[in-house]
Amino acid sequence: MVSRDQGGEHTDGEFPAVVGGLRMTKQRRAVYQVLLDDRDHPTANDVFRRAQDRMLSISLATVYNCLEALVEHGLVNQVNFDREPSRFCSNLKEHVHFHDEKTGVIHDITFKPGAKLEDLLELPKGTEVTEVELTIRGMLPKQK
Amino acid sequence: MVSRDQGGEHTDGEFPAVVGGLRMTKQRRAVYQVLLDDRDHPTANDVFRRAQDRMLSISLATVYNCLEALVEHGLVNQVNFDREPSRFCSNLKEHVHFHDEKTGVIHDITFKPGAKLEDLLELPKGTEVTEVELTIRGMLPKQK
DNA sequence: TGGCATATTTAGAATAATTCCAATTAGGAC
DNA sequence: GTCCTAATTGGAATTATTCTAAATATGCCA
Repeated sequence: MVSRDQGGEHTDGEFPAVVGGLRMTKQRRAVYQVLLDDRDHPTANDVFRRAQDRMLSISLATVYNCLEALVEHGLVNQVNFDREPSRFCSNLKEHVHFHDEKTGVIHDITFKPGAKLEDLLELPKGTEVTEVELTIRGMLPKQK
Repeated sequence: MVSRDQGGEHTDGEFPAVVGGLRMTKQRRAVYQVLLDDRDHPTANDVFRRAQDRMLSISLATVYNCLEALVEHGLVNQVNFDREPSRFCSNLKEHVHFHDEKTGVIHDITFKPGAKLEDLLELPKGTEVTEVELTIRGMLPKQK
């Protein structure tokens, strides 16, 4: 195995050594930065390829590890569409996903202020909602 | 390969020969009946095991084929939770899924009459919605 | 600063749901 | 019955993801 350095000093400019309780290694930084730079909901493999531009030596396994760590610490969301590979996004504001069937692009859509999803549903009263996942498929209006 | 019969006559009681535009072979009938009997959102493998009770010779590949055909013809819905195996349900009424984190049971929840999801979201006007998929995780109230 | 315990990274193997394939079998029309 | 096409089948292939064991890096404390 080739000897590679893993960052040495903690803060090399961009991030503090710890973000959201997660120690920021060089690899985690690279993965996180990829997700902050382009918010187009890349797959783990997409992230891997992009992270390699920053860090030639990073491995796919590490990308998976880093993504898992980032998700667990709430810095990143993991999004699943049907049986497709998971996608990741760093948009932490509450939002739902709109899958444009024409372009394949995934847009983040926010709730209108004050909107409460629970009001629309026949949930037994007293139900505790911990997580909501909403995906919409369709087509955006023609031109723009 | 052992010779097995595939149903011979068309209507053997339960279903017409064609349902929703889909020719009902013995295997498709068995798979469909499994989903009509127990609406607990079984996986393909669950369906396979249950279908075997009706038809010893059915294969897993066929169960996948049948499920695909049933889904394509709109007789059955395919439901995906995160990265878990797909689940299938024959409840065609519009509903969302509530995943009880304590019991693992998946409940079908309907919208309140007149509820319009689009009203809650910041969708560009003119957006055409073709499909909505909503999953909620949480806990139902205590006793009950 | 050096040494140690622990956490992280890594390459590659393993896993699991699903799809594909090529061959057999069944169903319907004539 | 015969022929044509559709459906079924077992097993191999695929693919995203997880696991494993070894190498490496980091933080801490003397």
